[in-house]
Parts: sequence; C-alpha cells; structure tokens
Amino acid sequence: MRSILHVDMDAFFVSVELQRRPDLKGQPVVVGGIGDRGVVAAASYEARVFGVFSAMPSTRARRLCPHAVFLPGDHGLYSQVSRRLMALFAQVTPLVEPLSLDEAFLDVSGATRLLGPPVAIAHRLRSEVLETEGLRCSVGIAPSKLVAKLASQAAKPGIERRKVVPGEGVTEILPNDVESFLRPLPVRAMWGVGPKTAERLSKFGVRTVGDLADLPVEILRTTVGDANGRHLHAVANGIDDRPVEPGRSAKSISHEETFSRDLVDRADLRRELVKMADSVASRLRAASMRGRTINLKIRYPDFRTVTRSTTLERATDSAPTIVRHAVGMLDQLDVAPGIRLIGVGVSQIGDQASAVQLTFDDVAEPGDEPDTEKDWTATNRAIDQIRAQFGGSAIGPAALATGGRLKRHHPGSQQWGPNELPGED
DNA sequence: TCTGGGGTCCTAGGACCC
DNA sequence: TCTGGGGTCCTAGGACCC
Repeated sequence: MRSILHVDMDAFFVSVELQRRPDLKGQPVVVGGIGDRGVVAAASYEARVFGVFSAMPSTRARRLCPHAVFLPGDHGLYSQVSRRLMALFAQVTPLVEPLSLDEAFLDVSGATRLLGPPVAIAHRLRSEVLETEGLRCSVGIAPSKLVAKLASQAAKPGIERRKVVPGEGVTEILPNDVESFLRPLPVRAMWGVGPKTAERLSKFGVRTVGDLADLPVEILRTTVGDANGRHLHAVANGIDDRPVEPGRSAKSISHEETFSRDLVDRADLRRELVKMADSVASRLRAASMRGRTINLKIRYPDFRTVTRSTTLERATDSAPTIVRHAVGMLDQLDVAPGIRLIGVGVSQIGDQASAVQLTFDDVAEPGDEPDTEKDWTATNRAIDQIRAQFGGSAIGPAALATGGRLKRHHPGSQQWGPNELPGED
C-alpha cells in the first residue's frame, strides 16, 4: 500500500510576508492586486475571519475588512522560498511532485523503513519547515493523491463562528477509512469539481462525494465530458492509482496583464506585447526551452475572452519572433470596444537539446536563417502520411524524417538522406 | 462584488490521411 | 464513385486549480 503525503503551506504568501514584517503578526493581512481591478491572492486567518478569501476582488475585501494591511505581493520571493521548501521535501524522498509554489505530493512508501511511519515523517517535516523557514504547513496522508489532498485540507486551521480554529496539522486516512472519509464530503471539495460541474451534478441530485460515487458512469460522462466523467467516477469510489511524478516540466510559459483602464490604441497594445514577449522569451531562455506555438489572448470590457494561436515550423525563444506573430494576430482582431487584458504565451515547449526539428528538404537550406517560419501544417500532414505508411507509432521522429525525405535540421548534426531509412530497400 | 496571473487538461470541429 | 472508421494535428474556447 502506498503512503502519499500532501504538504500544503498555510496562508503561504501572507506567511512569507510576515517573515520580513513580524510587526504585522496577528493582524488581518491581504496579499494581492492593489488596484481597482485586483483580486486577493492570499489572506491571513485574521482576515478570513472577516470573510476575506482568495480570488475575491480587492475592492470587496477592503469593504469587508477596511483595517486589513494590503500588500502587493512579491512572486520572486515566494518562488525562492518555494524552491527551498521543495529541496527540504526532497530530503525525505526523491519522489516529490510540486503542484504549485506552496504544495507538493511526496510518495514516502519507500522511506518508512528509514524514517519511521508516515505520521512520524509528517510531523518531522512540519517542525523542519517551521524551524528553517518559520512557516506552518498542513499534511495529509493517504493511499492516494486525491485522498491525501483532501486530508491535508482537513488538517488545516479553519474559521468557525468568526473565530480561527486551529487545525490538527496532520491527518492520516488509512485504507479502510477512505470510503467513510470521502462519502460525506461535498462534491465541491473534489479536485476538479468547480462551480459549473457542481451545478450540472446538482441536476442529478448529487451533493456529496457519496452521491457522485453512486451515479452511473455513463450519466457522468455525458454530463461532464468523457475524460472527466471517468475520472470523477473512479476517484469518488476511492480508485486513484495516479503516481507521484517528480520532474514534470512546464508545458507553456505566458505573461498577461489587466490594465487599470481599458486600452483602445493599437500602438499602446503593441508596446505592451513587446514588453510581455520580452519577459516570456527571457524566461524561456533561462529555462533552456523553446516553444512552437505562440498564443495571444485578449479580454474585452464585457469580459469576453478571445484567443488566437499560431504554430511555427520551428520552436523559438526569440522575443522579436514572438512579437511579430502576436502582433500579426492582434491586427486581425477588433480592438474598438477597448481591451481590458492582453497576454502572450508560448506553448508546445521543449528542451532545446532534445528537440528534434523536422523540416522539408526544400524549405530548410543550409543558408536559411534560423528564424525563418513556414507554415508547419503542411509538414505535419506529411508526417501523418509517413506515419500511416510506415506503421505509425513504431516509427520514431528520426525514421519519419528520413522516410519522408525530411531531414534533421540540427545545428552541427548530421543529416540523413532518403536511402538510409531503417528497414527500407 | 465586477471578476489577477500563472498554469493544466479537455472538447469539438475542420483538414487531411489511409 | 461513395461511404465509413480510425488516426493526427491544429485552433478556439472553457473548466479548473492555486
């Protein structure tokens, strides 16, 4: 039986701020957007007593708790602290999967012989986090990810009748208790059940995880979608074999901004795009990553959100390239109603070293400049064709490249001709 | 109460292929 | 010539999470 820990920091952003502002301890403190259009990113328990919670518009938080101290937030600092915390977790087990800056799963199944039972590991971890960082956290222990996550929530401090109720800090759910723990919980507590899904489920009288577990899968699949339906049915019934996956790498990098006043001038919007593309590109380079798909996002004053994307022939980490495509897409969109938010991002990202770049013989010539973009769609069609011809997934990218009269276009790497296809001729 | 910023994953439709 | 099933990639939008 697996033992999975879910470690979740308590009021993380606020608690980090209190490290450098000890004078604010015991006071309502709110970290988040300061402007008229900001929202709360984190609230101290003292502020939660007044009904202030994450994702609430800052204006409302101010009204609820006018004497709270509002801080703008310092993402760079939180990232640094987060890295140290993850390093601390890694001393317990190499199987650490960060979920966000302030949360991680740890698979300690293999660590108990050396470190004692999971509960002992959890308590030790909490005191180490408190000693080294001055921060508190809650730990859930269970045989699966979902239950461990729900258990850590059960271990947290809470608010009851406008008073802070301290949490247990550590909650363990043993395999035999999983069902009785899960069934009474509201469906909304489930990871992946948000307002929309909860609303749809309520039409079938589903209020608790137990109700969800008893709902036939077919109904679930048609109601909330195929994948989500299967998943929810399984986890509600306590079936969750998902492994703790260390070393998952980012799949996209983006930057967006909501303006304090809507922008209408295209020149202003372009200037913003340049700044954002610059930051995205430098983050890509810092991570030695490149991405193939450029994404543009805009939001109108009525909150309607529109996205556009372009997939390039070759992955890029260049700000000018990102800007060129983002501006190209923006030029096709109506900005007359005003633009509340603009964002730019890069997805389909990968590590530069392992990226195999496929190009047509006739488009990729030795003299080509590295950033030439061509429509990638045609190349993908060609790859589909080759894959179908040579047996699909058994054929790797290199073989595909050679088979399709495509070549590997790697700086300094060899190139193959069509005759060298393995198994051909 | 007018709604951040950084992400992940899924769906549906179209193009195209065998 | 027509129809169908199975598959991939791309795009746009949406739900969800912290």
